[in-house]
Amino acid sequence: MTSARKSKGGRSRDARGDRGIPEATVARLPVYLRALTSLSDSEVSTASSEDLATAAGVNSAKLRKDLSYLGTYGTRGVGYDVNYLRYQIAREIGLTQDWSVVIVGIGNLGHALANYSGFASRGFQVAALLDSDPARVGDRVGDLQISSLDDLDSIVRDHTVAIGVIATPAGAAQEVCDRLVAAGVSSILNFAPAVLAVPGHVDVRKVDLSIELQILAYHEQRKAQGLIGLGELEAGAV
Amino acid sequence: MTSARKSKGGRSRDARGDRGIPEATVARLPVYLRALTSLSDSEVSTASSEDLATAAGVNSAKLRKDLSYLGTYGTRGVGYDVNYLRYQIAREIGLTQDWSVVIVGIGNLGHALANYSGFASRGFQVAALLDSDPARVGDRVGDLQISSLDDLDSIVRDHTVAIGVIATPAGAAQEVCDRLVAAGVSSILNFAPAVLAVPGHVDVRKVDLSIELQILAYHEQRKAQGLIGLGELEAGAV
DNA sequence: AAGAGTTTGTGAACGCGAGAACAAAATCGT
DNA sequence: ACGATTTTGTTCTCGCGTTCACAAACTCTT
Ligand SMILES: NC(=O)c1ccc[n+]([C@@H]2O[C@H](COP(=O)([O-])OP(=O)(O)OC[C@H]3O[C@@H](n4cnc5c(N)ncnc54)[C@H](O)[C@@H]3O)[C@@H](O)[C@H]2O)c1
Ligand SMILES: NC(=O)c1ccc[n+]([C@@H]2O[C@H](COP(=O)([O-])OP(=O)(O)OC[C@H]3O[C@@H](n4cnc5c(N)ncnc54)[C@H](O)[C@@H]3O)[C@@H](O)[C@H]2O)c1
Repeated sequence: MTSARKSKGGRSRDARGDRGIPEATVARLPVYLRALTSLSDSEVSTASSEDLATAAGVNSAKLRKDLSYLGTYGTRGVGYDVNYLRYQIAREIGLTQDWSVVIVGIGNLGHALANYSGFASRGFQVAALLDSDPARVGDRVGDLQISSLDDLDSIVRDHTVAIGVIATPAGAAQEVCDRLVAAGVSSILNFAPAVLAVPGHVDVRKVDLSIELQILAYHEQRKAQGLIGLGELEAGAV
Repeated sequence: MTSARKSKGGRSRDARGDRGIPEATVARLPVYLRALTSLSDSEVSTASSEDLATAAGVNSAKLRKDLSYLGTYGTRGVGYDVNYLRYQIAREIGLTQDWSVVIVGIGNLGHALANYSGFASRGFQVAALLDSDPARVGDRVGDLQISSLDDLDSIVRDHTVAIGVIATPAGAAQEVCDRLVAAGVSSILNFAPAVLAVPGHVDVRKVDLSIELQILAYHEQRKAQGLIGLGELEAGAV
């Protein structure tokens, strides 16, 4: 079907000239990548969209459509070559290169992040740990030493850091964010419960534990109310 | 408009019989709550949708629509009473009651979570810390002692725990999840990079650091490619 | 070589959420 | 009392994302 329309001379990249992958798809690609890595570790060389979808916890039609944005890497009647697809997704996400990140705010959470091995294994190098507390500067965490926030500019320059992680208290988050942006960081992962204002070219993602808990609480409450409602209904109807 | 259609005899709750609030709205209510708390702390008693929207980092039309799902708590020409609205949102989310949570897997991340004060301040009580490692059981963390996983059933029963947090390695996540569900937990917050299978009545939310980083990396890569593309274009055209 | 069986890639239908726009309702000033 | 002003609550439209369904493309068997 597509092969008929696909212009011979064109690049392998299909009709989508803007190269833009839907945001919802981008958010799932890492999940697929993880599923593929797991399959690869189990010596599975080929997998159908159904297999992959199960491993990733999604619907197979959605998975196929998601993959179709990257290109046509499957074989009809067969499935996907696990390692080939894995490489293609990794390339698309940008994991064929290493990324340097800095973590700002080395308290409870910052320590956990600094000690987390899952970073490096996925191509993210922690270039530096930063804190404003003079009492903390110089402490070793893992095999890094905590630096002063004043060294931010030179660290970002020397390591070409594009990604910053904020793990400071909420009150300091905006100021830290501003300094990161001024230093040249253009992607920020924010753990502080604060709304950050940034220039248009900077991406911010937030991870907010208490929001997650509150969402769960809302649904719990609804479940409980449902039970009460059911009870009343039974009592009234029966 | 609606007032004409709104049946006089009906409850204050508008036409939406199912009481269901859109998921996207539910996810924003905690953000509004935080903004309102912050305003309240600054002794602001009334705020317009525009003020609130700015504080919450959203569009004011969206905020008004979100609030309209809860009821009509604003006053036209005036705005919203900060404390009143705050209470209404808290009630809707289910924060007028306290929730007990257990944390399973007290390693790097588990320690950070256990020491986090932001839980209690928002109505979430940590009922217990659990770990399978005998060497860790009995250790104090904050003002709790780490319990054995074997005590899960009795802890959940005694504290009516509805929410469980998983901070174990990915390999143990599904097993821990199963035990939580078997013990009666019906909401799970999962930090392990694993897809969890649960019965239909159980809610799962995941927090996945490396997925967030990968999404940022994708956009970083696109920004960089855009610059290269621009450079080529300039070089060719000029 | 041809037919049966599998599985992909995608067109089409649908539902949800975002945002613009505006009428209704309140306050304020005269 | 009444018009001007402010701000909410809601309607309408549009775009995105999900899902279904199926033709096309591939393999395997006979
Ligand atoms: N600990 C958790 O499990 C957890 C969970 C969810 C969210 N959070 C959020 O993450 C953030 C950090 O939490 P935490 O428990 O690690 O707090 P913490 O108080 O233990 O650590 C904060 C660290 O930030 C440093 N800091 C303060 N101001 C700074 C500044 N201007 N520049 C650089 N560093 C600065 C402090 O010196 C300290 O080391 C908070 O916003 C918290 O709400 C934490
Ligand atoms: N540390 C981080 O910053 C970070 C960030 C993102 C995600 N994560 C994820 O969070 C999880 C925990 O990370 P961590 O760094 O704290 O790991 P960790 O190894 O420091 O801690 C894991 C803890 O879980 C316990 N455990 C293992 N199996 C268990 C079981 N079956 N039942 C109960 N407890 C069990 C271990 O005894 C240990 O105490 C991992 O899945 C990790 O990928 C961690």
